[in-house]
Amino acid sequence: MPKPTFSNLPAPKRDALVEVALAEFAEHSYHRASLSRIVERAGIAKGSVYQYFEDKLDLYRWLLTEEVPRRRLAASPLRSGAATLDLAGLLRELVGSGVRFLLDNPVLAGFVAPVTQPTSDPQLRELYRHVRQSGHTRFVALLTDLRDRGELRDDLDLDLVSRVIGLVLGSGLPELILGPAGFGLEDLVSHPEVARQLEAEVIDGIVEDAIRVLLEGIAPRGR
Amino acid sequence: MPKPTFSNLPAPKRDALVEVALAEFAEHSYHRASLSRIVERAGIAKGSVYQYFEDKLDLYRWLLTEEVPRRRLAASPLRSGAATLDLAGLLRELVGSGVRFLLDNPVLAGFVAPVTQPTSDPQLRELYRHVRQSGHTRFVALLTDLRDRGELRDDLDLDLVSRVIGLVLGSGLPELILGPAGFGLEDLVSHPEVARQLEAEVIDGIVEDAIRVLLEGIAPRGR
Amino acid sequence: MPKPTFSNLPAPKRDALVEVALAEFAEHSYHRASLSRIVERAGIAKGSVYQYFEDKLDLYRWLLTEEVPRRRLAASPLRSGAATLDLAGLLRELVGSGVRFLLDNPVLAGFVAPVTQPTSDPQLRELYRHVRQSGHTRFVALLTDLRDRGELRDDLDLDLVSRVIGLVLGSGLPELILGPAGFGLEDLVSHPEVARQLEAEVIDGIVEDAIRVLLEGIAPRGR
Amino acid sequence: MPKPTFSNLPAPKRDALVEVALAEFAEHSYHRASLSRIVERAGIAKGSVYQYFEDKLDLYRWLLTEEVPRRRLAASPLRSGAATLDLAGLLRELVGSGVRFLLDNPVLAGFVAPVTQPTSDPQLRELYRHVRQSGHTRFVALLTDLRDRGELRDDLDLDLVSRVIGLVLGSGLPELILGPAGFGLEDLVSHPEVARQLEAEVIDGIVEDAIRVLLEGIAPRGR
DNA sequence: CATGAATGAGGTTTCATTCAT
DNA sequence: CATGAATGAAACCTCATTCAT
Repeated sequence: MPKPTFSNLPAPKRDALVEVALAEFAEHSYHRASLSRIVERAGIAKGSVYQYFEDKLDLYRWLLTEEVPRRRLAASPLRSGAATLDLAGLLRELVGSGVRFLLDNPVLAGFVAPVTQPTSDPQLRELYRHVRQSGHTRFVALLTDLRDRGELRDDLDLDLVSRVIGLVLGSGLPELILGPAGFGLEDLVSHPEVARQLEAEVIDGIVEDAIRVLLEGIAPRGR
Repeated sequence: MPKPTFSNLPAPKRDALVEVALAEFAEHSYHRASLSRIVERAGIAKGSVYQYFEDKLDLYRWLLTEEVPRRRLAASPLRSGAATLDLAGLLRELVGSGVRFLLDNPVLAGFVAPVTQPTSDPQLRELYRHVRQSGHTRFVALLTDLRDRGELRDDLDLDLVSRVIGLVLGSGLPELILGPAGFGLEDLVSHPEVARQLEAEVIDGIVEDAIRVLLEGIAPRGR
Repeated sequence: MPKPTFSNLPAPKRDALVEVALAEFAEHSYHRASLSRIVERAGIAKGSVYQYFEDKLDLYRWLLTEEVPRRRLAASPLRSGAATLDLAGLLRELVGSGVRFLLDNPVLAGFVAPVTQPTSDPQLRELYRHVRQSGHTRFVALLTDLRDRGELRDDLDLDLVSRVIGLVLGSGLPELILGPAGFGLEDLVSHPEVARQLEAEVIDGIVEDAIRVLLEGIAPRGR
Repeated sequence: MPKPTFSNLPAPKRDALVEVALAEFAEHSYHRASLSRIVERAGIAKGSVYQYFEDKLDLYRWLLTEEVPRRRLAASPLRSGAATLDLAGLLRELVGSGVRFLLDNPVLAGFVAPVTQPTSDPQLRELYRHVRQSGHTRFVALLTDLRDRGELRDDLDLDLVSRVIGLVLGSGLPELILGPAGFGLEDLVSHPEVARQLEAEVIDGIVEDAIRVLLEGIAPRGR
């Protein structure tokens, strides 16, 4: 966790560092990201980072567990209360906010992407596991509520459903949205302007289809 | 691509190098993987690698595009001809062979996992895109055939369906199988014996549920 | 030498700084000792140290030349006037007070130990030389008086004798006392409770033997 | 321990590195010594050191436990067999060879000096303890033999006697020889030419006196 | 063709000191 | 007078690649 030094930083300087660090980690994965590049881009002294954070991991952890969730929540809150939504509405809400967030904050999307990846570093592994776990737990609760309200098939393991939805509409969303256009998340991170090349209708079509698949499956009806 | 010197290598030496390289890249991601460790583990000279391959990337590329597909095909061919299968059968075949491959060859599974990840390295990016693309294209052809035979809803974009299935039963499979047990793919890579802790019935249950979700969706029937 | 600001410091704050600095230098040698750690442990601002002292060396020098001698004198004054003691009595007095000081103030003992060591830092070198010199000079005077009173062989160079006694009963004392028990001075510094493991009789035996060696030598009598 | 790479090094290059490293560690103490300076002085690449040794400590340990003892033995073997010497002869042999070694190899003397010092680094601590221990053990054996032959008072603890002699004629020798001339070991290390300023007779006098003190003590005879 | 030593850029981190508040 | 953030040099170490043998 950051040292008090960091909170006391003048906002512009603090924001500059955060922005630069997010971009660096979004572009380069934890171990390839370079503190030297970060301080150079941010225009601060190398030693200063160690006034604000314990070490490189401390900075990364804070970004991943505090700053990014904060921004994500600020950017894409569930608009209507989840309790009043039906299943289709919830999915639409979820995926809609996910798409918006992805296109508006490609850097953040790129930043969190590695969380689902294996890593040999034990500390990263633990960190990633924690992040995945907390998201998963929250989502299972949501699904439980839905099922209790009859909005969900009751013959499915919610743990599995949560993982499947997470894969499709969570970590897989960039692939679904960008894949057909021939892009990858990394293109969006380094050239955010490609977002403009994506036509709204196409995206809406993808979203609708994805939701339909999740809701009704891919088998023909009436069999 | 490997130089001729590589093909001329005595099989044991060649295999040792391949095995060790696969393991190293499975454990450490391309950039973190160390040629020094590879040659040390394989018991060959560091310079030799450069007799066989252009550079680190050339070795990695060959493994990813040639060796791994070869092994995957050898290990888990589609048993019956795909042409005679119905949708459920195909999915069962796919996911069954995927699970078997995952548990029997955790190293290879770990090796290919990063393919779905963003990367700032332009050469890796291109490589990953190529790998994803070729898998995707082949699968879309399979789905087209299925749809023509009426096994698939005909109101869905097959490109999307392919990606969804890829996310759930392809790159997401380790998460579905290992996640509930609290493991990650990295645990399987470094301690293959954890595979034995997974009970067959549990796995079968997960597989069945996942297939059911894909086939019929998560919405209650009759709405 | 400390600036006036230091003398004006409230006693508790001043003492905290002194205590912590002594411990840090006792544990880490001048160059490895860290001002950051000192101010952290002492709970004062880093800049403040530079209000009290010119720099790191100034603090260290003051501790070594003023504070430690003051404490040593306070803790272990020669009980009887030296002028009335015979040789054996003087040695016993010396070594007795030395042992007591060592066991009661391991931190101070650790603090002064490096004084006998070579160092490449010219300022430290000069400082250490000065400290050694002043102790040596005082001791030679003592020995001169003893010899004049016939308590000492008169065919020996007192300069040499002083150095030998200094080596054995001064800087070497920790080695003589702790060595047989398998400890080093650093153990005493970091875990003062080991002092309790040393039995008084064992220590007395060592002291007696050491004094006997110095007084009578190691050669068999009557040769 | 050094890697094979190091033994295979062409002698001049190897020797250059060894010499430079010894000098650096003699001048700067383990932690202050700088690998950057060493490679610069030796004219080799920084990475090369890590071809030869595991790390800084590995280099230092090899110098301390292998190279220095080898040189010391080569430079100052016990001339006559120790078994035929009487006590005075043994001491004269010991201290004579010690003095010669000190003046001929001030760098080595400076290199080993810190071994008797406390240090907070656990690895160094262990290393130093080992070095001291092995010297001590060998010397106690020598003394035991002497006592059995009646050359030594039999009412003394040989462990203690060994430590006292070690303090006076071992680690203390530089102080005895250089102290009266106003020098320290560090002067000898950085300006070996000061050895020439020391007159042979003066040194011989010191040696004789020191031996006499050890043999017969400082108390007047016949008391 | 095999070898493995040599290279030096680049990585993270610690440190004493300065100086604006 | 107290504070503590800012600084940047310097520390050890790893790495992919080259090239003489």
